[in-house]
Amino acid sequence: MKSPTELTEAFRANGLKVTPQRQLLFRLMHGNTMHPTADALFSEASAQMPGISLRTVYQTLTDLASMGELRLIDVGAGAVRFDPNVDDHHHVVCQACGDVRDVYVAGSQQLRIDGLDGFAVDSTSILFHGSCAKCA
Amino acid sequence: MKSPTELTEAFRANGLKVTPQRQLLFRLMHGNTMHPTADALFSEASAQMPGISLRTVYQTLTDLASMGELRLIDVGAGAVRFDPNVDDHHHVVCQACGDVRDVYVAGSQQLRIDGLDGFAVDSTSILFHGSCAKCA
DNA sequence: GTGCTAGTTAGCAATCAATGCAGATTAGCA
DNA sequence: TGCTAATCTGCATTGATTGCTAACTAGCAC
Repeated sequence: MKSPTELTEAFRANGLKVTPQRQLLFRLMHGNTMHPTADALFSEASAQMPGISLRTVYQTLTDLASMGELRLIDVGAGAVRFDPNVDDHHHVVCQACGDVRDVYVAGSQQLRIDGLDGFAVDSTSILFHGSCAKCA
Repeated sequence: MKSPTELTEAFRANGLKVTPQRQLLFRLMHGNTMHPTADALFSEASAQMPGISLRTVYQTLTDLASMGELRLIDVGAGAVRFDPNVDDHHHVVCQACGDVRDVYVAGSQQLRIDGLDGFAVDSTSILFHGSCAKCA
C-alpha cells in the first residue's frame, strides 16, 4: 500500500475526497502487519476519532481494495481481514489464536495441477494452517 | 466420504442415531462433486423430504465433518461449501459462475516458505482462481 | 411387541459480518 | 465565499450460521 501522502494524491486523482476519517485509516493501515478485521480497525480508529462510523471504515477499506492498495484475505474465520501488503505472498494462520502472518512462497509456479479440465487459472492463494510459536 | 451403508455403521458405532433425514443426506452427499452449500443441499433434500429443516442439514453436515467424512471449503463467497472428497486435494473456483472443482496438486511438498518465524505448519490449502471453460 | 430414554428434529430467535439507504455534512473547486 | 458532488453517520436490512427448546423417535432392554 502507498504511503498516506501518496494515497492522498491518488484519491484526489480519482475524484475521491480526502477526509480526516480516510487519512486516519490510511495511517492505521500503512505498514500494518496485523491483518486486522474491519471491526478491529474500527476499534483502533474510534480510539483516535470518537464517533467515526464502522460504515466509513468498511467504505474506505473497500475503496482502497478496489484501487489495488489493499488485499482482502479470508482465513475462514468469519470476518475478512485486510492486508496492506500487496506483494505476491501468502499466509499462515494459527489455528489456536487466529494470528495471521505473511509468508513468501517459492516454488508455487512449479505446481502441477491435475483435473483443471478447461479451467484457466489467474491467481493462486495458498493458506497454511498451523500453530504459532506462542501457541505451540 | 464413506458410503451411506458404512456411514450408518459408523454413526451407530459413535452412539449417534441414524434417522431418515441423515440417510437422505448421506445419499445426497455421497459421490457429490458439486461442492454444495448447506442451502443448496437443503433445497435438494426438501424436494425428496418436504419439511426437513435447514437446521438439520447444518447439524448433519457438521457431524459428518467432525467425523472426518466431509471437508469444509471456503472460497470466500459467503457460504461455506461441503466436499465429500477427503483425499489430499485442492480447489479451483470460477470467478464468473462460482463453480468449484477438485484439483490434485503435485509439488506442494516442495514449496519453500519464507517468513514462518516459529510457525509450525500442519496443513495447506491451495485455492486457484480463474474461469471455467464455459465462462472463459 | 412394548416401554424407556438419550439423541434428534423442526422451527424460530439470535448473532455476526457486511451492505443498503437517506438525510445531514463537508472537501475542494470556481 | 459559495456551490455541489462526494462523504459521513446511524440505522435498517440481508445472509449465513448457531442457540434454544419442546415435541418426537431410534434403538436398546425386557
